[in-house]
Amino acid sequence: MVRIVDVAKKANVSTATVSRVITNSGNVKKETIEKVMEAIQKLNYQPNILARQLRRLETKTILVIVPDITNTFFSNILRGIESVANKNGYQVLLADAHNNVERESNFLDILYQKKADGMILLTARIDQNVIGEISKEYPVVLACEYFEGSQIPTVSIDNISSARKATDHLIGLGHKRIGFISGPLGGVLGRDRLKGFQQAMAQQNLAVPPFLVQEGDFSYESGYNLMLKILTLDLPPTAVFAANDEMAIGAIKAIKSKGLRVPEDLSVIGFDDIKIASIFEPALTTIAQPTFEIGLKAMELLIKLINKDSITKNQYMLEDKLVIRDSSKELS
Amino acid sequence: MVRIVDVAKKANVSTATVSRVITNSGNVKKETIEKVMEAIQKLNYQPNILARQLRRLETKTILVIVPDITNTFFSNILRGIESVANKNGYQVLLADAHNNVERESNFLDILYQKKADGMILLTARIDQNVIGEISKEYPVVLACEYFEGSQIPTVSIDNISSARKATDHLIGLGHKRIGFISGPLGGVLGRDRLKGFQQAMAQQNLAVPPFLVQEGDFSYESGYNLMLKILTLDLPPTAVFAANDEMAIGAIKAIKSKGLRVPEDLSVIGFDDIKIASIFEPALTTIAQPTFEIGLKAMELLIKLINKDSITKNQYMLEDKLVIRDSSKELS
DNA sequence: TTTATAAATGTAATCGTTTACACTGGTTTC
DNA sequence: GAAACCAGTGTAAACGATTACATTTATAAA
Repeated sequence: MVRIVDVAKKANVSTATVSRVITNSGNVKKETIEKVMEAIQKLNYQPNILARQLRRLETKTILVIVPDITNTFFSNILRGIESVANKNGYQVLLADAHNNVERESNFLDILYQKKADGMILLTARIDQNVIGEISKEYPVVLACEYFEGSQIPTVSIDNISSARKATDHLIGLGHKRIGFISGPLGGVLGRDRLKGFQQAMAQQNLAVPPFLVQEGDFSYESGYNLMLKILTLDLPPTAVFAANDEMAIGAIKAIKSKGLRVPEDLSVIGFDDIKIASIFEPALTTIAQPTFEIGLKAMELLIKLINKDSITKNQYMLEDKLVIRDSSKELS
Repeated sequence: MVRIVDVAKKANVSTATVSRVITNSGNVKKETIEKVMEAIQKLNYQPNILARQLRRLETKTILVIVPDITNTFFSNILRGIESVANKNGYQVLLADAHNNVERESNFLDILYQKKADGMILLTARIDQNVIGEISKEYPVVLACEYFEGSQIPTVSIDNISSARKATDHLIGLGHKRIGFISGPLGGVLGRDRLKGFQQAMAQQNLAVPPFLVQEGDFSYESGYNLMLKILTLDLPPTAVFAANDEMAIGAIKAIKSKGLRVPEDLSVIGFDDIKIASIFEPALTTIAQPTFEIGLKAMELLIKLINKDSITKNQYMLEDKLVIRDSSKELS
C-alpha cells in the first residue's frame, strides 16, 4: 500500500503539502502541484479514506432506510436522493428493512457508530420517541412518512388531501358504496389516507360501514386477500380505493378471480403510480407522487442539517396528481 | 463524544482492557468485564468504527454494483447477499448503475479508496481487463454475469442451456417460426441466451432468419418497440422468446396493442421469473433463476476471498427451472 | 520457599490522514 | 530600513481505536 509519505518523499515535499494538493485547499505553488501530481501518478496513489474520515470525523456517507426495496415506488425516490448526494460528494448506504421493524431499528447502529453523517427515513415504524431523540443528536430527515407534532424535517405529499381527491374521483363517477383497503393503521401514512377517504365520504353524506374498511399492509398479497373478503359481503361495494398500487393490483386480481370485471363491475383506484400501474390491465387509476422530487428535497434538507445551515421550514408538502386510467369508470 | 479513554477512566482500567472487553478478545477477569460494561452503559459509549477500521485496515463493508435497482429481479439476489453478509458482520453498500457503464466504473473508486473490503458485481459491462486487474488486488465476485476465460469467481445459472430449455419448450409446442428479443449483445449474458436459442433451433433444423432476432437492452420499452417491429413482418413468428421478463411483458403489450392475443395468436416466453411474471395477464411462462441462492453463494465466496481462504472452484452453476404458465400454448 | 507458568492488565506504538501552528524569504508600506 | 504582511512550505499533534510487548499478579509445580 502506498501512503501519503511515499508520495511526499518521491515529490520531495512534506505530507502536509501533498495533503493540500489532493484536497486542493489552496496555497500551493503551481510547480509544486505538478511535482506532487506526477508522484501520485507514478505511484498510483489513492488516499485512504478511512484515515481522512477519522481525522475529519465525517464519513461523507448517508444512510437511507427503505421499508421494502422490492416495492418500485421507492426506487425513484432513491434516484432523487442519489442525484443530490453524488453532486455533493456523498455516498448512499442503502438499508432494506424487509418490512420488519426490528431490522429497521438495528440500522440505527450505523448512525451511532458514526458510519454515516446522517439518515433519511422512508419509513416511520420505529418508535417516534426513539427517532425524536436521535434527531436531536444526528441529522435525520423523514420522507413520505412523518410523525405528528414532530420537529423533524419532513418531505411528503399531503396524504389526507390526496386520499380525499382519489375518493372524490370515485364519488364523482357516481359511486356511493365504496370500499377502502388501508395501509397499516399503526403508521400515520396508513391513517392519513384513511382519514382522507373518510372525510370525502362524510362531506357527501355517504356511509362508511366498518366492514368496507379493511386494514392491509401495503403488500400485493394483503390486497388480494382483503378484496376476496370484501367480495363475500351481501352487498359488495361498486368501487374500491386501495391505499397503494400493489394492493390495488392484488384487489383487481381478486376481483377477476371471482369472474367479475374491472371497471365494468367494480372500479378500483390505487395510490403511488408505480411503473406497473400503467402496464397492468386494466391500467390503474391512481395518485402519482412526485417521487424523484421527494428524494431530491429530502437530500437537500439533510445536507443542510449536516452543514448546520438554518432551515426555513421543516414540513415540505409536494404536489401529487390524480392519474385517471382504465380501472375506474362511471357507475352504470 | 465519549471515547474509549473516558470509559477506561471511569472503570479504572486501561484503554487496552476496555478494548479487549468490547471486542471480547478474551483474557479479562469477569469482575473487570462487569466494571467496564457498567462504565460503558453509564456513559452510553459507542466505539468509533472509523478508528477501528483505520487501525485494522478493514471496513466490514462490501460493495454491490447493481445494473438497475428498479428491476425487481435483483432485489432477491440482494436479499441473499445481505443475509450472509449480516450473519458475518458485514454491511452492504449498494450502488445502482442506472444501466450506465460510466456510473458503474465510477463506483470502483469506493474499492480503491478502501471504503469496502470487496465487491460483488451483478453486471459485467465494465471492461473485462479492468475488472481482471482489480480482481488481482481486491476480492471480487461476479454474480449472474461472467467473463469468458476469466478466473474471477462467478455464480450464475447456465444461461446457454437455460435458453435452450426455453426454446425447446416452444419447439415442443409445435412452434417452428420463433422470434428472439435479446439482451445487449455487448454482454455475455445477452450473447449466451442468444446462443442457447440458436443451438436449440439448429438442433431441430429450424431456420433463424436474422430479422427474427432483435437486440434489446432488457428494458420494458425495448421489448415493446422491438415486438412492434417484428409484427410488421410479412410472415410474423408464432412464438417469441424474450431474454428477460421485462422485455417479455413489453412484447406482450405490443402484441395486444395490435389486436392480437397471447397465447392464442402468439406464444411468449420470458426469462428470470420476476414477481409480476405471475401476476401479469397472461401469466408469463419463464425461466426461474434461484436468485436468493445466487446471492447467498456469491457472498459466501466473497467472504472466503476476503479471508484469503482457498476456494475449491470458481465457477458455480446453479439450477434454474422452467415455469410454464399461460403465455405459451400449443400451436393450433 | 522458590521457581515456573499462566492469567490479567498496562504502556505506548500504530493505522494514514488533516491541520494548527511555526517558519522562511520576499514584497509592500510608511 | 524597520514593520507588517503574504505566499509557500514544513513540523508535529491530533483523530480514536487496536495490539505487540512489557509488566504485574495469581496459581501450580518442585
